[in-house]
Order: sequence, then C-alpha cells, then structure tokens
Amino acid sequence: MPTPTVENYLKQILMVTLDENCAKVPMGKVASELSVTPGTATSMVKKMERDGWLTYYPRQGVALTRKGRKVALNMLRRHRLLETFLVETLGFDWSEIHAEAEELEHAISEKVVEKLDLFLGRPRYDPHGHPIPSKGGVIQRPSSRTLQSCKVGMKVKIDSILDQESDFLKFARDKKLLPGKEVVIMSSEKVADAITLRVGRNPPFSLGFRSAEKILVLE
Amino acid sequence: MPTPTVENYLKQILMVTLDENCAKVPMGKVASELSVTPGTATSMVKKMERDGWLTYYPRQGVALTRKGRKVALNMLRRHRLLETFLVETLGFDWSEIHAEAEELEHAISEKVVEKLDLFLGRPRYDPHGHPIPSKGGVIQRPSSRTLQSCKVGMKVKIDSILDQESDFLKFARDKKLLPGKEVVIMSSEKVADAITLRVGRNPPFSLGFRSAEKILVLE
DNA sequence: AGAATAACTTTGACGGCTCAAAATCATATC
DNA sequence: GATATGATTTTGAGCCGTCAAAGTTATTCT
Repeated sequence: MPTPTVENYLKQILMVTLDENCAKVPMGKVASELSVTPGTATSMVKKMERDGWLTYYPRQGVALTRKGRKVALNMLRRHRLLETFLVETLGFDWSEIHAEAEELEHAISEKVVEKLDLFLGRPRYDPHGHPIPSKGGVIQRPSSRTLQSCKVGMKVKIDSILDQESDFLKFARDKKLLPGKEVVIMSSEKVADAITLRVGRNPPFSLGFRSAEKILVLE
Repeated sequence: MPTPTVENYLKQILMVTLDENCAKVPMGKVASELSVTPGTATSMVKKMERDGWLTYYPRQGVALTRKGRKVALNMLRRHRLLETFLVETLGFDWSEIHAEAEELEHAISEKVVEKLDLFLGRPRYDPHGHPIPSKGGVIQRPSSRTLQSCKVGMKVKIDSILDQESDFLKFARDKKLLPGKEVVIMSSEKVADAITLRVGRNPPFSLGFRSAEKILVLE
C-alpha cells in the first residue's frame, strides 16, 4: 500500500506524463511539481523504485510502472470526483477546490469513492472539464475541440491556432495564447458573443466567438 | 497547528473525559484507546504538554487544556458531521462508518465542514444519537432518557435500572445490561412492542417496551 | 510489612519524509 | 577543447510517531 506521499508523487508524475506526452519525467520537474528540494525527490524516487512504483533512469527521469500508473490513475479519479462533489453538491466555486480535494483524496476509502460516484451520477468530467478516469483506470485521451465550444470553468491546453493572419498571430503571442499554454475559461456569453479567458497567471482578456472558433484546444 | 496524530490523541482523551466524567485520563487508557504501546503514549503526551495541548500529571494521567479541548471538540464535531453525511447522503449503514469518518476528519478543511453542516441542515445528532458539538465548541450534556424512547441505531450508555424485582435484575446482570455499559439499539418495533439491543459485543436480545421503560440511559 | 502484580516511564532504535549544502555530471558556449 | 552553467545526486542531519524491552513506582494481597 502506498503512503499518501507516494500517492502524491505518483499522481503528479502521471499528470506530467499525460500533459507533456513524454515517457520520462525529469527529476527537476518531479521536485518542482511536488514542491520539494531536488535531493528529496531523488531519494524518494529511489525508494519508490525499490517498491516497484516506477523505473528510475539516473540523470534522465522516471517513468511509472504499470502498478504505479494504476494507483496514479486512481488518485486522479478520486481527485476529480471530489472536485465535482465540492462544486456540485456543496456549492464551492471551481477556483477554490483544488487544495481541498488534494487533502481528501488520500483519506477517502474505495467504498466511499464508489458511493460518491453513484451519488454524483457517475460524472465523466470534473468542474474544470477534465475527464474522470473510470474505476478500471481508463482515462479518455484529451480530444481536440474549439475554444469557442468550451464551458465556463474549464481548464484546457492550447493545441494550435488555425488563423494565419499575422495580426491575429501577433495579438495571440502578445497575450501568451500559444500552443502548450493552459487556459481557463472565465466566462462565455452567447448574447455578448464573447468569451473571456485567462492564460496562466496573466490578466484575463476577451475574444469574440469568431476568433475563438479558430483556436483548437485539448481538454 | 496540531498534526493528525495529535488531533487523534486530543479527541480520544476528550471522549474518555466526557464518558467517565473524570478530570484526569490515566496513561493506560490513553494508550489502549489509541492502540499504541504505553511508552509511545507517554512520550507523545510529553510533547503535547510541551506544546500546550494538555497537562500531564506523571503517574496519574492527563487533562486537556482549554486550547486542547477546543481542538478536541472540533474533531468530535467533524467526526459526527461526517458520520451523518455518510449515512444520510451516501447511504452507508451506521455500523460501517466509524473508520471512514476517522480518516476524513483530519483531511477536511474548516470551510468544507461549514458547507457540509449547511448541506445536512445543521443536524444536532449523529446517526448513533450522539450530540454534535456546535461550531463554537458547545456540546450538549448527555441527558437521561428511557431506553424505550431510543431510536434504531443509537448508541447509548446505561445510566440506571429502575426496576427492583430481583428476577429482572438477575436477567439484566445475565445480559450484561449494567450501568456504564454501552448499548446499541438494533431495532424497535412499535407493533411488536419490542426493542432489540446489543450490549458491547455480546449477542443481541430483546426487551418488551414495558421493561425498556424502566431503564434509564445517557445519550 | 513484604512480596507479587499492575501501571507507568525510560532507553535505544527505526522508517518515513524532509532540508541544506557539497559533490558530480552533462550541456552549451566560446 | 576548455570552461561556465544548469541539472542531478550525495551526504549528513533533523523531526515525527512508533515499538520492544528494561527499569521504576504504586497498589494490592496475604
């Protein structure tokens, strides 16, 4: 059985893997992702290899084993189900739930996860729009969709920009609206025909539906 | 800020205090209550005294400080609210929730406790019939009531037996139905005029409403 | 009182997780 | 190719919570 700390390492490593689509996660990333010093990450990772959670390629990075991936997916499932619960049932705002779920995901038992899933109506997406892994550990691969089609609160990753107009491209670069960046949908008003979003920690700005249609994102 | 372990010590010590109505909880009790060796309890308690959670009277026992009692009451509140949630909302049976709540009570934030309380309609009692401390840390003192008036699922403590008939008293002694014992109400059928209960881990047995009326319990 | 027993405390050790700082290795640069 | 820069690993240390086992103090029993 993994300790809560191991669960955290596993989940975080999985998320980077999913995010960057790369096989090995470098140690620096592991350390920063978990907010520990590089030395801590190294020693922790060695123990985790000893226990079969991952394979450690010195000076290159780590990759989850099947066993580690299974646990990591389960943590992701718990996290996202809890986030859904906090928003849907308890009425939290989607912006304030991450840390909460982060704590609860280690304390909740498998039985409670199951009941919660049932109670929530077996949701497929969490309030950020991220897919919730199934009980069996299957997660939907992020699919491309247009920015315009995103719902408020979703956190998505820019895939590509279809427009070739240099003016628009310049605007996009200015706003840091670049492939790979994380974007949060702040509002999306049909009547106003505009969608407001925020790239990373930069100030929010708006886009007309016309433009938003030309931006492909990964959910 | 107390660690989860400290929170557990505090809660458990409070529960014994409440239960036995005694000022100092002996170390043996602390150790058994927390399932640790006596030595562990001693060293832990010393650290807790150092941090102001309780006062330690060597070879006599411990008593919570005001600061410790405050945290302990809060833990009790969390525990009982969570038990209520698990039964009322997720549909667990009252017999299987204790361990679940025990884990969750340390992971849940004050904000979530508050929302949960609201969502549950600010309940006063948990599924076992135990009073839930208020946000401010006020707990209703257990009040005497007749066994007959208890609801299914309640866990109460025998206060006294009013009947003086030696036959009944003998029966009661036989069934371990004695003052101080914990009793769980298994069923209570108005039509059948009978109530089934279980004392500690002994086999359950039934009592007619007539007899149940003559037994005073503390909730 | 004296002995046996029960309750409690001390001691030494360990595993988990963490840090700071020094040492090493890899890479990019000139 | 030599060197500077950045990433990674090693080393030594500390805190938390725990145990086993040995030592101490109280209590109870005859």
